[in-house]
Amino acid sequence: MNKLGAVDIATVLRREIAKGGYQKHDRLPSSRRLAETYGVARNTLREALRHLEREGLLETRPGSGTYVRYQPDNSTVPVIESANPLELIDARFALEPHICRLGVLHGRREHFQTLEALCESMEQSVDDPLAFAESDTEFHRVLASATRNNLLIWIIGQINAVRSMDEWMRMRHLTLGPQIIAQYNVQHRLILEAIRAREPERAANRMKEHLETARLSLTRAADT
Amino acid sequence: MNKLGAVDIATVLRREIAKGGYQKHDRLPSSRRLAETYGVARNTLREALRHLEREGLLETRPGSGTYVRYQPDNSTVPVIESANPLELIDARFALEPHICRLGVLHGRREHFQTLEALCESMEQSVDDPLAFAESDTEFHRVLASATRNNLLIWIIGQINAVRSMDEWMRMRHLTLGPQIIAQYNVQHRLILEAIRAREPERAANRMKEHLETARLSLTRAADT
DNA sequence: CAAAACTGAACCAATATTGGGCCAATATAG
DNA sequence: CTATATTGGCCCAATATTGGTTCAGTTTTG
Repeated sequence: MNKLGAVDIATVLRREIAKGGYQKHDRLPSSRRLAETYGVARNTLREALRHLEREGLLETRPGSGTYVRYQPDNSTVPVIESANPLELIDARFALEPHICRLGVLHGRREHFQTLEALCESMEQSVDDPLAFAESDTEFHRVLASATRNNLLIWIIGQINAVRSMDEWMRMRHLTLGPQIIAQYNVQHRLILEAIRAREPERAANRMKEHLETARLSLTRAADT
Repeated sequence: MNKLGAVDIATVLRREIAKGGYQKHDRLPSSRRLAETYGVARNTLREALRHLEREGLLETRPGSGTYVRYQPDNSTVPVIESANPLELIDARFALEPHICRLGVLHGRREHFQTLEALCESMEQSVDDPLAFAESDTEFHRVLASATRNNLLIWIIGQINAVRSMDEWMRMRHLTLGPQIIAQYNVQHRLILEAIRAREPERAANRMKEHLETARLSLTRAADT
């Protein structure tokens, strides 16, 4: 694990405050206690607090404590950033099967060609989780494009932009082994096939299976 | 698997930064640690960092660390404002049936009580399209809350923001006659009933019927 | 084969962190 | 009100960590 420095502590606390873990006028735990909980010397922690104070997030009153002096703006801190992987899978469960149906109805040849190319790209990335993940995201994005519904395209874009940091990243690395990737590839193929055959319900069902697989490997990874 | 070189590492890190895995002012792990995690010599990794520094993505302070000096442009906003009513119905078609299912699974008594109250409110607004529309929007919002999935709640919130746009408002006045409202009320009741009976599929199907009705009255209005 | 790239190790200077002690301001208990 | 505990503020010397640099040996590439 990374050795924590003042800057790191500062960012952790900054995000905690932004997320609402510490709210306005709350008093933070004492510097000594915070130092202990983050496993860091008090001086280091004080350096972190000094950063946040310069940024105007905190106000420190000697002898009393340090207080949160910031109200997270709900419009600039989208909930979307704090979404967890399981919420995300549920959201995709709601959206993507129907996106498949609409893709069958409104998709054009160029969409299907792009999806085909992405399938091939993913099949060549069995041993490269990073490249696979990228193509996978793109696959679902193009699928949304096939609906030609700007609202849905936008929503999927937002969902793909979920970058809920550590948790999600760790999950990804844990879950994307070669055999999982291989399974995903088969499922992507089946979905694309059903769409090209213009069978909306079959495409939707295969998407459901795909997402069920994804959820399973997520929960399995979470048990680790 | 391919041996990784400096350029590859640079690419990986560049994507990681663009994706937001490392955000502005974050400190990267130390060169030694990064070298280890990517399975590469420290010199190679430093070469990669040098590339990214030349590109202006990073700033390195000897003795301290290397820091991200780049904020990905995240301003993909106003598409949602140009959504038309039919796109919107399709999006709701994707989302709301599954929201019903999740509402059955995760909804609590207070959600159902609120929905109950909203039904009553709507039933007393048969002759007041404006009041009805307001409660109707709220009904679907609370339904989303019942999933207790913040991502879905957020998405529905965004969609409701679209519903309040001009074009939609005009449509509303065209479509919302007393007998349509009455029909909606019946359907809302049926949906709520199925959810309370903990029957996810029935609830989802009734929602589909409801949305189908809404789509019909929309297209009829568009023909006028 | 030869050039280029990567490796692994050592060493350096700059900076950060540590752990300790002590102080003054504030809060709390009696 | 007073005694005591807790809080942040500050300083210091020892130590750890970080990026910067060099170089001989190995691997990969063309």
